[in-house]
Order: sequence, then structure tokens, then C-alpha cells
Amino acid sequence: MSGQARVADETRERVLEAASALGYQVNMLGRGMNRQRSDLVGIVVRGATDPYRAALFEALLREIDARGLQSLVAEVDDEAALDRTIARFLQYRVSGVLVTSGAPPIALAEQCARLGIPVVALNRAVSIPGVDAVLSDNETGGRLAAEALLQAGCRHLGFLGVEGGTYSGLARSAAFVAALAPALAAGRATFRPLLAAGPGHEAGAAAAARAWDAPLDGLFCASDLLACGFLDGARATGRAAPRDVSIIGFDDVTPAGLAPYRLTTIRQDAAGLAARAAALMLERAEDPARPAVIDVVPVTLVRRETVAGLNEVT
Amino acid sequence: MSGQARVADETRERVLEAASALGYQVNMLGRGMNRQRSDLVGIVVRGATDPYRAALFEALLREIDARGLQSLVAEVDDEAALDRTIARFLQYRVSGVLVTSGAPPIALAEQCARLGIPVVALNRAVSIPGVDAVLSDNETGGRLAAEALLQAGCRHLGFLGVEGGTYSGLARSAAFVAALAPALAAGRATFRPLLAAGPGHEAGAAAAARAWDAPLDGLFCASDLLACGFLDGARATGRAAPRDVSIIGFDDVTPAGLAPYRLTTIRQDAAGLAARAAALMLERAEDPARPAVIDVVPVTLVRRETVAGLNEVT
DNA sequence: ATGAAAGCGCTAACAC
DNA sequence: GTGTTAGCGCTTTCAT
Repeated sequence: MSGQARVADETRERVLEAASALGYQVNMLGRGMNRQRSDLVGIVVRGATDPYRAALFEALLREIDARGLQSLVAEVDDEAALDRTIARFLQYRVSGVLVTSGAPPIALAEQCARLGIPVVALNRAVSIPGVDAVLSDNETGGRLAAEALLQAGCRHLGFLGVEGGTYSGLARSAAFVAALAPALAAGRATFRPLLAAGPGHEAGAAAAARAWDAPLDGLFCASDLLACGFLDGARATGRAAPRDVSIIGFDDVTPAGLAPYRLTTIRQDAAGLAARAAALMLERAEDPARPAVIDVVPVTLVRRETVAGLNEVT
Repeated sequence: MSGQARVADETRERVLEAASALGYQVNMLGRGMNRQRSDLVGIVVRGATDPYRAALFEALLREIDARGLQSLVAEVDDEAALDRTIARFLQYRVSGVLVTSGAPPIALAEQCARLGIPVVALNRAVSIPGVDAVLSDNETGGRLAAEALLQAGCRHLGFLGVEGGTYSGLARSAAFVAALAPALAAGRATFRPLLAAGPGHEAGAAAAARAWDAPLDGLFCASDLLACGFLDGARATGRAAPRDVSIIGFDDVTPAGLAPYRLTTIRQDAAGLAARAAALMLERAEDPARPAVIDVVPVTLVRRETVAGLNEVT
């Protein structure tokens, strides 16, 4: 059944025929047992309901499937659950683990590395030797947002992030401010950070309610969810985009493109991330001793109506 | 390791301690091999990006995990892929298969049944002996929608479904019309079906563009996605809900509750569906010969602004 | 080109 | 209460 046996073609054909006639299915448990590894890949997801996460998750499933592997998945709420989950994956002798949530606890990651099991983190900074990572180009994303807002004539810029801060949010914010630096230094612009209490629409809307105590005409948001929430919150105060404030989100999730929002945003390439993650996983499986790799996947600016004057191609 | 061995407590403790000190992890492949079954449950999903599907999917993951089982998942595009997928699941000797997409091909389902592997279909009509199903109460959903629209004073009703029709859509439509029957017979109302070219927002919006050639003041949609699309499409023609037309959706997905839509809808209980599905699966595992069960999970009317005059509790 | 045998890690059954 | 053994289904290796 392994496809590697040295038998006459005719014999092979006869046995395969018989097998299919009998409805025989290889027992992957037995194969895995014998080969000391399974074709199983563990995927750790968190908040799979969030539209961007769902898209990334789906891309991972497709990618795994396309490579003839089988996904083992676990949704995880907190770090403790992550521990249990990875341990469980280990019990199934997965040939790799893809983590889309939280930084993998160092101990577990090291254990995986020691066992020769590749771990790849998605959209997370990790500095664990032997753990690869693939992330969207937050730097370019932040810069594109800054350039677009400046080009649209905004002078009072803000960044809406989540209280406490996520890795991605911080990276985007830092890149945004860095790209703004010359304008700030020249006194051609101001910048202030805004904080939402959570990552969701509600929190974005709440932030919009109290955003007007100082001038604000250009806002870059850590995610589309926050941006759409802010937009709705702003509308509740009678404001509109881009009339009163230009807004740029991040992710390019489906709802952001729909009629009520038409949000200008930075698109993440979920399929690209997934493909790179799978590739890194397999490469490390071949060469476990290789130094850790951090792969950056390009992002693109999607021009829509929440920023004025962007329709000409730059 | 099985937890069933008859040993002195002290001995057990010592070996467990040693095991954890060594970082030992049971090999579930070996256990599965020996026990002739694994703790693996196969989940078949389709279109996991759709917000309702994503919610159901997440509920299933949680449910499986809560019961100490491990999810094996595959996203599936077409019926052929379903075939391959279920075959693959069989190879891993899953102890059950949960299908959220398409009717499981009879042949495969029968093969599972013969192998004693429970198959549960979610939100699908199945009439395969030995295959259980759990679905939302589309009948009550349709009736609640009809009652709400009539109570709101609508006289020219419509149902927006998807061309070709899905099982759920047809069931909802039929129940809606059935509940309308008395009013129709008495000449107090009219009804007409509307067809969207696809299941998504775009298709709903397109349907709204050509909905006004005949009177329409109350619309029940097969899904929230369609309803929101229709709403946006209607707005593009200068119409609004509930001013010009009352609208009720189905699913209660997150975006439907947000400011731009505030859609009155029928809420499906994803967690309830997942819990029942898991329960049915385990029950059948115990008694494979049991006749097929179809479990119906209650739905509730969520009153929001797209239907007027509903805020008093009925 | 084929057959035979060993062994992957585990657990249930049986002997002590 | 504990030690031993057989065997789950598979693949790889060695012998024919």
C-alpha cells in the first residue's frame, strides 16, 4: 500500500483492484505507528469566528489538504489550553504544528523542536530557536497607510489600537508613526494614539464616541473590525468618512468591502501566508537543525471610499 | 496509561511522576491501533468563511474538545472532494463524522454505517438509514417570520431564496408560506418568491435592484447574508427598512446586528446544534443499530429595527 | 519477484 | 498487586 513495494505491475494492479473491490482502506494509524510519524498536521486557532482569522484558517486547511496531509485542529481560548492542545497534538505524533494564536509557550515549542516536530507561528513574533514564523508585512502596511493619508491631505493623524496591544497592532502602529516622522518633524502633521477596549466592532464604536476632543482627520486602525466599528461610532455622532475623517483599516475582510463601509484597507494575503507556513514546516521537517526563519508576506493597499482622492493609481 | 490498570496507588503515582519527568506522551496511534478505534472525530466543513458556518464550526470544535475528543477537519468544495475526505477520515479510524456540508453521499454513509462509524448531518435533510441529523427548527423560524411581518402590518410579502435552492432555504420558505396561508386565503396578503443568483451579499443586493416591479412591503430572507445584501441593494434605490419594506433574516450572524443593519432575524443556536450532534454521535456509537434520529433545535426571533412595531414582547 | 518475519507503542488478558 | 505476553495493521528488511 505504501506505493514503494517492488512488485510486478500486473501483481500491483491485481491487488489494488481487489482492495478497492473489498472497500479496503489503509489504516493510517498502523502506518503512522510503523513509520514513526503521521501525516497529521496540528492547527491551533483562536477566535475562528473573526472574519480575518476564519479566512486564514480556511487557507491553512486548503493548503494542508493540497499537500496530501490531514489537519488536526483545536480552538484555544487561553495559554493554558494551548499547552494541553499542543501536548495532545504530540500524542498523535503530528508532523508539524501551525499556530495562529498567541505565542507558543517556549517550553512546549522547545519540546517540539527536540522531538523534531516543526512549529510555525503565523502573524506572531517569536524568538524561539527552531521555531519559524511567517507574518504579513506590517511595516509596509503601516507605511502605505501613512502615505495614503498624507496624500489625501490629512494633517491630524491617529492610530486606533487595542488596549494592551497585540503584536501585529504594535508593529503596524510603529511603522505608521515611522513613516509619518518626516511630516511630524516638519510640523505638517500631528499624531496621537487612540485605544479601544477590545478588538471588536463594539470597542471601535466606543472609541469613536470619545475621539473628538482633539482634531482628527486621518485614522489608521489595527484591524478592519475596529475600523468598521469606529466608522459606525463616528456616524452616530453625525460624522462621515471621508468627509470628516479618512479611515484605513487592515485585513480586507469581506464586510469591510460592502456598501455600508467601503473601507480603504491593507489587504493581507491569507493564502500566501498559509502557503509559506506549510512550506516552512516541510522544509524544517527535512532539516530540523536549520536556523529559525521569519518569512514576510507582502500586503497591498485596497483603495475604497473612506479615503478621498486615492483613485488615481500611484 | 489507560487509567484502567489495577495497580497500587503508590505505584501508579510513581510511574506517572516518572512519565511526566521524562516528558513522556502516550502514543495515541498505538492506543488507537490496539483499541481498534481512535479518539478522532472527523468534521467536514464547507465555506468556513461564511459567518454562520464559521460559528457552527467553532461550536463543533469546542464541543468535540470538551468531550475529550480530537477534531480532524477537512474543508470540502464539491461532492467529489467529500468522497475523498470521508475516505481519508476512515483511514484514520475516526469514531464519528460530522458533516456540515452537502448531503453525505449515500454510498459513503452506508460504508460508515457498516463499519460502525456514526455519521451525523448538520442542517441537512438526510434519509439514509443509520445516519442521524440535527437541524434548526426551520418550520418555527418560517412561522415566526410570517407572524412578525403580518403583525407589523405587511400585506405584500416575499421570500428571498437562492436560485436552485438549498434544503434549509426551501424548508424556511415552505414554513413561511404555510403560516401565511390563512391571510393569503382571506385576501389580506399577497406572496411572491424572489430569487438571488447566489448565497452571498452581492446576490442579495442584485435581487433588491429588481424587486420593485410589484408591491413588496415585507420580506423574509433565507439568510442574514442575503438580507443584508438586499438591504444595501434597497438603499441604493433610495429605499429603507422598515420604512418601505420590513425585512427578516435568518442566522443572527454578528454583522447583522451591527449599526448599519440592525436586522430582525431568526437566531440559530449553533452551540445547541453542536451539542446535539455530538450527543447523537456518541449515542449511535453505543448502539449502532438504533433507527435514525432527526433532532430539531429551537430557534428564536431576534427583534431589531428592520421590522416596525415589534418591540413589545409577544 | 515474492514470501516471511520483525517491530513500531500500546493495552487487554492471563499467569503468577 | 504485579509481570508477561499477544496482537492490533502496517512497512521495512532479509531470505529465498
